[in-house]
Amino acid sequence: MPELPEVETVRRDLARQVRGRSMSGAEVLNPGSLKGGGPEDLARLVKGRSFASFVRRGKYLIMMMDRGLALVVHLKMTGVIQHQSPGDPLPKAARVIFYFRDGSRLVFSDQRKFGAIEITWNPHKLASIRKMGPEPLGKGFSADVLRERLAWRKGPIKPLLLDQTVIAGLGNIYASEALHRAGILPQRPANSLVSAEIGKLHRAIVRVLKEAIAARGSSVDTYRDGQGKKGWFQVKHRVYDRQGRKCRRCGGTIVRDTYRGRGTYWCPRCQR
DNA sequence: AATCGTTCCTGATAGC
DNA sequence: TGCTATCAGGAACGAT
Repeated sequence: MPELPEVETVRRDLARQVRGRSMSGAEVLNPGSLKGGGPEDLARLVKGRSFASFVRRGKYLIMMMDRGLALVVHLKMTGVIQHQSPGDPLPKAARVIFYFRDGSRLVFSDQRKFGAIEITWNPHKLASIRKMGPEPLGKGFSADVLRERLAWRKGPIKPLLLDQTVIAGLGNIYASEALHRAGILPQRPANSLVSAEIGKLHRAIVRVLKEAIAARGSSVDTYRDGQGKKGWFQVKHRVYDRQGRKCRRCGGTIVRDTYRGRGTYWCPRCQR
């Protein structure tokens, strides 16, 4: 599932590969994958335009075109966005296709149809983006900021890390991985974390995200980068999808539990 | 305001 | 073998 490191990898790939290429049109194969307008609006609006810049906010990819128009993409569970050369086979779950004048194309595919592309003139005014918490790799994110945002919260820390209004970009993989690195149990009430633990958690979040970006993301399911290739951070996971296996830090056995409909992984020996 | 359950979707897998 | 039931999960939404 694409989280911050995966979306960031795609953002960097697309900035390098498709920035400046002029479009001739677009095709919508699944109407539900498009918001903010119909298929004919998309084709008309992108014709003659090109992508000017690619911005990431949390797990959103904002594709800025020239003359102010933007496409806001959320990949959700199984979304993939990739640049293809003429003759490349179209992905089975292709939903929206952008055609460039040079014959190449940008394809949004999405097996489970949870993801979508929204056409908008004001991407930063979208409610879900406006409500979003701090960027964990941004300048404004510090241990103090994290402490402040968790101070009054009584609920368990794990679901709070998944709440995009608390902190942007973490999903099930990196929330579990960060908690393991920080030595904190997912079930711990947020307001029970002492200052030193918040500090550890802050460092763990920043480190795991940076390492995952360096490894081009985790391909546990359908995630692919902007060239359609897999990332390799999944081989470095310490808890996610490792239930029954040995903890790489203490040798304990990794546990999995379903909690509010989300798989949660942890080491009962070195997470307290 | 915070928190919880439900919903969307479909390929993979388990069970019979 | 082939069928059906269950599961995975981000986030919007409604209920409490």
